Amino acid sequence: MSDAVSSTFCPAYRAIGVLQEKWVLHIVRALLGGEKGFNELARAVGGCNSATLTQRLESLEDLGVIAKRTEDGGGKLARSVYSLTPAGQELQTVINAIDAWARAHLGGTGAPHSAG
Amino acid sequence: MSDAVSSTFCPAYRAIGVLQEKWVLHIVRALLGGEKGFNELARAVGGCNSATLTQRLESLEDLGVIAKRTEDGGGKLARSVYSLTPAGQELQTVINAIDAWARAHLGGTGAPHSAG
DNA sequence: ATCAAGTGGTTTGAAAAGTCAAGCAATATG
DNA sequence: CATATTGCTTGACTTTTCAAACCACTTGAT
Repeated sequence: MSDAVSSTFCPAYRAIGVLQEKWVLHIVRALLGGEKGFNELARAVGGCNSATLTQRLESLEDLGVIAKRTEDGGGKLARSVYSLTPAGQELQTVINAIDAWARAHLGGTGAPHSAG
Repeated sequence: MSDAVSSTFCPAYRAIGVLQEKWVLHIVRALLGGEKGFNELARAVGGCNSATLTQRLESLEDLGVIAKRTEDGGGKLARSVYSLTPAGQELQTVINAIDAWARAHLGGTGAPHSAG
């Protein structure tokens, strides 16, 4: 066998490869709350710098997860608006699962380690 | 508010911070199929090198997601066995969500092989 | 026009993170 | 001894991310 696991061809394996990229999940989560402009999104994501954000946005757009729209605003400032595609919106289930797990095991309190 | 986002205190935000680390989701997914030794796990994950794997395993263990057990083997080679804790096993829902999304949106893009 | 602030990005040099190839210690086979 | 497997560390190297400055443009106040 050439590959150790056939998981290499598994859609889930590829999806993980996409979603594990730094900031990707944060970006999707931020966009789940409605479409946003570049700087607005950067603030919502919290901590990601413009260079990385630009790159992630391109990847995600290329992947068909988010859509970029240039809002003319009637001859005024051209605002770039980023929003989730239907495919991206379905990532809500993933975010929900993470959120549920986080509430159960990471707790909402300030103390990170508390197994009890 | 002094912070850009109060999401910093949100469990989901922290969970994303953990799960987006490279190989973490792959490791969990591999372990979901049963406990594994170090090299065995490395092969199952596919592509992660020992140094990174060791580091991830430590983080995950510290987080209470996986457990490390040293199998004596009855005087033979002491095998280190990694397995999911109850908290780690509940990550199955996250993997399931990713898998479902992947099948729906990544299933037909790129690779011709689909095992589903 | 100037100052101050906000929009959407690009560029740069440095630090952080991840990767690769190799080696170590131990066990087993030949 | 040579080879192979187990688990894991080390050092050199590459890729990714970062912070901050900068560009082009608009809006508001002066």
